[in-house]
Amino acid sequence: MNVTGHTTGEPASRTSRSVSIRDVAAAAGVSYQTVSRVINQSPRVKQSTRQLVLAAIEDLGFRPNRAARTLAGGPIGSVTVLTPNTTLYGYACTLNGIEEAARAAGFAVGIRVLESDAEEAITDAVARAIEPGTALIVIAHDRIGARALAAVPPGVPLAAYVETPVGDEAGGPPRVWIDDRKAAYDATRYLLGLGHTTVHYVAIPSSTEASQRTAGWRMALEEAGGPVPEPVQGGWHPRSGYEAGRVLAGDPSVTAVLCGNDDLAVGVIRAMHEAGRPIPASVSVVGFDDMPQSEFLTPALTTVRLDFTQLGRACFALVGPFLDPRGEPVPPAPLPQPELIVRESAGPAPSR
Amino acid sequence: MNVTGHTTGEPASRTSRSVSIRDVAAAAGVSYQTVSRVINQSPRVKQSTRQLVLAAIEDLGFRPNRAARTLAGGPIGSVTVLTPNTTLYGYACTLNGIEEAARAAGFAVGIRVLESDAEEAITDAVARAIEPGTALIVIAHDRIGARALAAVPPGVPLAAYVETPVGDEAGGPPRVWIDDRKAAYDATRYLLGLGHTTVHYVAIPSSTEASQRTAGWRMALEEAGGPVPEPVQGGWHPRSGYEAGRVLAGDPSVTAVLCGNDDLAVGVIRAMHEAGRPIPASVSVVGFDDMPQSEFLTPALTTVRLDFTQLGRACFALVGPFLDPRGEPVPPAPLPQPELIVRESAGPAPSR
DNA sequence: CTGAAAGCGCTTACAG
DNA sequence: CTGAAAGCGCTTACAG
Repeated sequence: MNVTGHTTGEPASRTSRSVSIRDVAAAAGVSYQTVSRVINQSPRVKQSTRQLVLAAIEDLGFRPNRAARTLAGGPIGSVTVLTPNTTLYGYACTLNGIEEAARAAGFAVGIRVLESDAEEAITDAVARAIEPGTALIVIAHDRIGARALAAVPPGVPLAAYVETPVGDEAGGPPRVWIDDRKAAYDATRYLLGLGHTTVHYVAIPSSTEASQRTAGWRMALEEAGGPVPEPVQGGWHPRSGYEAGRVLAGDPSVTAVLCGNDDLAVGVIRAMHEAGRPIPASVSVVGFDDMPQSEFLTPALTTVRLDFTQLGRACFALVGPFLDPRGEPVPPAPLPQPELIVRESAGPAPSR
Repeated sequence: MNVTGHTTGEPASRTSRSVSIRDVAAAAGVSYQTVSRVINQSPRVKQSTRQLVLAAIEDLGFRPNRAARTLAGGPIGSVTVLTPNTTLYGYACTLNGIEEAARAAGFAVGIRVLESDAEEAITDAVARAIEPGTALIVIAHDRIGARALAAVPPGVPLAAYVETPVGDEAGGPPRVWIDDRKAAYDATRYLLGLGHTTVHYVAIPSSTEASQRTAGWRMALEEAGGPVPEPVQGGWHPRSGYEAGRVLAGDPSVTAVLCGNDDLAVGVIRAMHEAGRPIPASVSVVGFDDMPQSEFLTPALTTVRLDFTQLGRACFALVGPFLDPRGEPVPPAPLPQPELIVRESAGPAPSR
């Protein structure tokens, strides 16, 4: 009952033929090549004839045909985003930032989700994402994204959002990252500073064995000379945080838990609650992301704010050099710095 | 420090010329028209020559050029999604469902966010979203989306996700909706059944003055003969729920609050908590959506589950008739039914 | 500064 | 069942 059908019986109908540069040329009394020059911001057009053409474009409601432009070898006019996910907070915001920047620069954005981690599915997704006239942005912060990034052949206009690289920062495609290591280091130090003997870590999936968030957490622990517990590998969702939390809750020596994202923290907190361990009196929990909900939870979540929208904008800026030099210039975007937001879910270590 | 630059100095480089149907034709020893027939599933090709061509395609790694296909008047090969948002849970899931279904059917998906509600911005967004060879899907569940939908000229291959229509369900573009009215009605009845004298409503933005969720809530209230308080107009985010909650918390007659989404419910619950009104002992709160976090909150959120991913798939299925009849058939997708998930945030009305 | 040419990679008719 | 033609709407050279 909640769907209405088509009113016409014509399948696969096409919009009526739209106005072309020839129509514009005729209206303006010039050749169509001149129209092409005008829409491509060529400087080699007399000011007065430019006005004539512009007026005709306006009158006729002309819009250049993207397919024709691409086919004729025009400049890149779109970006497609290859991502393992569109609904998780960080991915959704990154996509949003890319779309916003792309739209501002006059570019279309395509999206393709990397659903499976089968090798063939990944190479197929990459192959389909590569099209003449479009640049590629890969969200490669986890394993599947990283594998897709690795599968992009050379020569493709490309940028990526990656995990903090370990060493070899030069070479490869242009990319941005958040300083995961420092963020985790800072959050861990904060908890240690609250008097906790050690900090447990529930990790989100990583693109590498040696995740840089894990590295930052470990570094802080080692510096402080505290014990370094085995990190718990979690997924992305609250449920896996909950499962990790149930295990952790049973261990009385656990008094502080750092979580790879806020969703995990929500799950850990729930598990602690069910186990009768009050937050933060018995256990302190810190997340990553600062989702819109986090500040309104009870207890309000102490978390590391990560500005993914800004990161998305920065990512788009990276493909700027590949794009039409005559379009809207793409300003380099400043990269966001992670910021610890102190709220209610972490407190002093319980006295023994 | 967290960005690496380009390694080559060549701006706007293009991928090296890829293999065309002529290359395939040469390799297979046929004319390029025959190759065209093969890739378009034409039945008028001898089985043996089809095999020849297919083998050549495989060998050469041929992929048809989308721009050329579109320009030559081939079938629709992509959908672009026009949406007011990509990061809110419902929108993100709907987009995800569309992308998933589109990918399965072999279609590219584009996305364009309706950022501003200025008339010009909307018509401009619509105009840019309409391109030869692409169908349009408009997420029109709120005012800005509905205005964009209204601005789509006739003749464009189009489908939409809309609010439950009031009466005139026939005519117009094909569209899907969730039964908002019944869902709100059911949730309100549930609260009433718990002994609450009335139920307050904090609404999400709607595409119409007379939102059907509001109508369902009102209908349940009127049926029960209880008082019908003025609905509170909220936004999408927890903060506006929090603000509404602060006002509601001050009114002792408020014992049950229905919220237009889970984010709003999170904000209301926080406000109640701060005002010293325990949930659900003093106030019951019910949300809409059932986000992944909701079941792990404390109290776990009682909410109406809305399957937006399925809705997205159903929405894509609606553009099926416009698409290439020779591609993967797009099966009609069943529409999700809202389902009340009873958890901890609603309980019996407090005794007076 | 402006016009006429050639061609991008395909797809539909149209012939055989 | 298969081939040769014309053209989709643009863009880059090339001429003037």
